Amino acid sequence: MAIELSEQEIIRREALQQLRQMGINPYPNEGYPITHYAKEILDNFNEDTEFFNDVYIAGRIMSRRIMGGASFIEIQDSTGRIQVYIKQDDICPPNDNSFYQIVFKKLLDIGDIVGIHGFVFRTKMGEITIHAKELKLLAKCLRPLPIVKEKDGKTYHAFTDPEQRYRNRTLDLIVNPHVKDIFRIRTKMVQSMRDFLNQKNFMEVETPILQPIYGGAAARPFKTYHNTLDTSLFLRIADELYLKRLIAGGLDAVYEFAKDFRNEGMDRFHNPEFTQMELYVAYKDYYWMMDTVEEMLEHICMSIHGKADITVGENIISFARPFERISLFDAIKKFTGFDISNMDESELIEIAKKLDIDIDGITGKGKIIDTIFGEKVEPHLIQPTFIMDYPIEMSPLAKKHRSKPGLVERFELIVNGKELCNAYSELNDPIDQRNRLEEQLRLRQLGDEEAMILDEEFLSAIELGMPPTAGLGIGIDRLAMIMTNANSIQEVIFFPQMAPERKAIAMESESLKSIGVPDIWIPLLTESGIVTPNDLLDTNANKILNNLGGLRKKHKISEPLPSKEDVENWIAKAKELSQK
RNA sequence: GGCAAUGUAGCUCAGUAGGCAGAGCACAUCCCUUUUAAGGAUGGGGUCCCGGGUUCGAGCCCCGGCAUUGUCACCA
Repeated sequence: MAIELSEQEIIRREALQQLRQMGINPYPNEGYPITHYAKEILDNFNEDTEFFNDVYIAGRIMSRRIMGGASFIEIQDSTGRIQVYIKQDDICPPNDNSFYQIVFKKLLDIGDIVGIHGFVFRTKMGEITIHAKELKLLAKCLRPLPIVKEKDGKTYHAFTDPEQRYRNRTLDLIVNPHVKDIFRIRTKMVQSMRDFLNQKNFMEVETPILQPIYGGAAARPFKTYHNTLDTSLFLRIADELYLKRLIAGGLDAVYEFAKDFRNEGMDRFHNPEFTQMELYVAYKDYYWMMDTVEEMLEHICMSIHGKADITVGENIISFARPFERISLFDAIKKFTGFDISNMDESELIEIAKKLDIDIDGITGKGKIIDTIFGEKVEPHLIQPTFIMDYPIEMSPLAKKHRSKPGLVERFELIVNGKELCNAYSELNDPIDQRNRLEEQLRLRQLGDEEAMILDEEFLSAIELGMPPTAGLGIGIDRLAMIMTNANSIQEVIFFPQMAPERKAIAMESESLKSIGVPDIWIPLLTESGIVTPNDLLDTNANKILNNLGGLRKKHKISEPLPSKEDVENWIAKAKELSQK
């Protein structure tokens, strides 16, 4: 059973048939010999040169202004839009204007993809335009497009509903060309990061996404199942433990662009699957890593924007080196006035109360400190700032600080009020590591769902000896948000996770047939909200008859209504079906 | 999960004492050989999110749902 088509879709399908009847293939097999793109023509056209006397260009029709014997259309290709002038006599053979009058004027629509062969000129209005000598349909578009129009920087009829845009990213990319730019910047960002790392001879590697034990971060995982092995597997929440095993194996510097998966809340900073770049380098410590991060981010910003500063929301953020470095306790002192460096848990709770921070349900020194930081400090750190030296409780994989007891050598980089990087001097003392993971196990037994799991294979690698190592994780999506001035993570992910669409769809109406509903009534039942036999269970025959009656009138169907017995039969069969 | 806003034509949105459901674009028909967000004219298109209630009468008021968005909470 076909989904009901809108009037506009029906018109386009009829046009498709008519094109075929006229011997025009709406979906030709052969390619189109493109020689130019819209942007290069617009940027470089000049009446004095002969560069653009013979151009082939292809793209989507985005607007049409049709007159008797000549028309203007706008073509959008991957680089932008350009106007095309179509003159009847130029695209038709002598004495037969049907290609212009019928094919072009009646059978082509906004959204169709066409190839244009012609020459470039400038109209009286000054618009750089391609004068078409040939127009070829390359692909017919069967759905109407929301048409976005712009004039003088003002946008009319924009396709802006975030839900529609993310659910139908294809359409979003077609009608909102600036969306492409966001993703071009993202790609360029990743490329320049990769170039930077490769130039230093770091080795790009791949490690498992399906892991028997998940680790390397504190988060709830997605769980799946392997049939042949008859075992549970998890989608990775981080690749840290595997990369460190490679370091122990003698690969001195490894990195991975990793899709990680965390089964947690979603908001404008969190998507269930997200991308992280993790980097581990042997014989280095976290000071070295801070230098490297500074150098890398400056390099990336320069290669994308040609300068080290960038506007994000209301702020201008500068990635010019060096970044500010401050310890966690100093930062809290700076922003709250309290020195909490030597406090125990009950004193910290007092401070939290004084600062009017809600710590209900939060226990443990580490988490309280983190909450105070998150509330009172983090949002104020707009310029890139390294926060150093975290309490040991929060960091089971980081090395104890060389001089500050109770702390570890860890830093986070905060940019625009949000964590961007997390890095340590990696813990390589196997005994210490085992103790810390056992402590995590204990927390887990006390109900901390995010405490880490003890991974024997990882520990055995550390026991073989891992050199002193600096490790880094950097959130690629969040960096992309900053680099593109995006307000939400969904803007920088092509296909962000969405709640399933709840609308009932007529696809399943086949099943109504199986309980004896004649074809003619199925669309009407669907329209009244009855899509599957199950929907019939909680209703009664009279109500259905009423609905059908109303819709029958609306759709002017001459077929007599089914009898009440018929409807009762459907319901009876639906009940049978549901009991199977 | 809390709070708030929103839900009307394919798209963007108007719509108030509660009194025939609207505009622009898109679409269709006709006229026009250089238009500029859209040349001109005419026309088709609606479950006003769903279900109850108040009322002679509900897109609008009340109650209950659903969905979406934003925000907070949760999430190193």
